[in-house]
Amino acid sequence: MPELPEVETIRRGLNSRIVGRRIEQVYGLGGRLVRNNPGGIEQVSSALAGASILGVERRGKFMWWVLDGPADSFVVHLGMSGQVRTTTPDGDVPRPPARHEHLRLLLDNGELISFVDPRMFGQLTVSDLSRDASGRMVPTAVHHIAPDPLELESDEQVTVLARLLHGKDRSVKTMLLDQGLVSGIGNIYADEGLFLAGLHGERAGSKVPVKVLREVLDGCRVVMEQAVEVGGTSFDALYVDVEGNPGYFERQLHVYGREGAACRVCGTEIQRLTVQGRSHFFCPACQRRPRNPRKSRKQN
DNA sequence: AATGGTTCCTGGACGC
DNA sequence: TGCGTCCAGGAACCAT
Repeated sequence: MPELPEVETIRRGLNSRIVGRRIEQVYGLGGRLVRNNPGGIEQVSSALAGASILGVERRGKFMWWVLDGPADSFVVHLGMSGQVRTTTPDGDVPRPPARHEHLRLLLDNGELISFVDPRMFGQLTVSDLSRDASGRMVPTAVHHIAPDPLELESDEQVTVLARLLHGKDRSVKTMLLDQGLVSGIGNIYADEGLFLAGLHGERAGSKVPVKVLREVLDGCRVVMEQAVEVGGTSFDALYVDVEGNPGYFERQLHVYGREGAACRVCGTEIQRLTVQGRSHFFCPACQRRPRNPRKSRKQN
């Protein structure tokens, strides 16, 4: 499932291959993934055809291509099963669409870029760029997404965010997954970051000292940086990079997906429960569960 | 206004 | 072996 490290891996893979290239042909293969563009796939196709690619950027799980063309940017979100694949065509005749292939671009060097997404949670959007609250030029369609942990460059910025989380009564896990508060963190890295900080995800933000919330945010950043080093986490076959290779972070996970296995730190059995409709994996010894979770969600 | 719940979608895991 | 059922996930949307 692509979270920040997986999207960053794909962004890097694309960056070295497509920047400076021009989009020659657009094959809109149904275009069911187009969002927020009333004109649908036709709007996307006409914005991309002939455009030059100036850069590939990312915030959280959103990636966008900066364009010199009718639109400023092409925004890509991979949902939970999206893939961006690059291939060189075998000949002049375009291959038939692959299963679950939704869009295909032909670049001026003959390379093909395909957008594949079996579960259809991905998003494709063309958008203009504008300055957001942080001063960065970001697609307008991405303005509602908060900066991610890798964008927080100073301790001061981390503290400001930790104070924001401390001011709310929601569970910390829920807030880590709220892309409007901090972006890029999905279920895997939220659980891993909480483990590193020794905090149980059911704790309410208001009950957790700002110092500990900072440790959680730092934990998420550290674990995501480590994951980027090895190309992300391929929990199942759904995530691969632009060349089709999996990531290798799964073997370093401490809690996610390890229910019943021994904690790598203390040996206690990892447990799982449901928080806000999502699995939360934790070590009951390293992350003490609050006596009175804000809401008991396992009843009924 | 803030926040919890529901929905979208389909491959894969699981049970009989 | 083959069928049906359930679940996972991110983010938009709805309900309260």
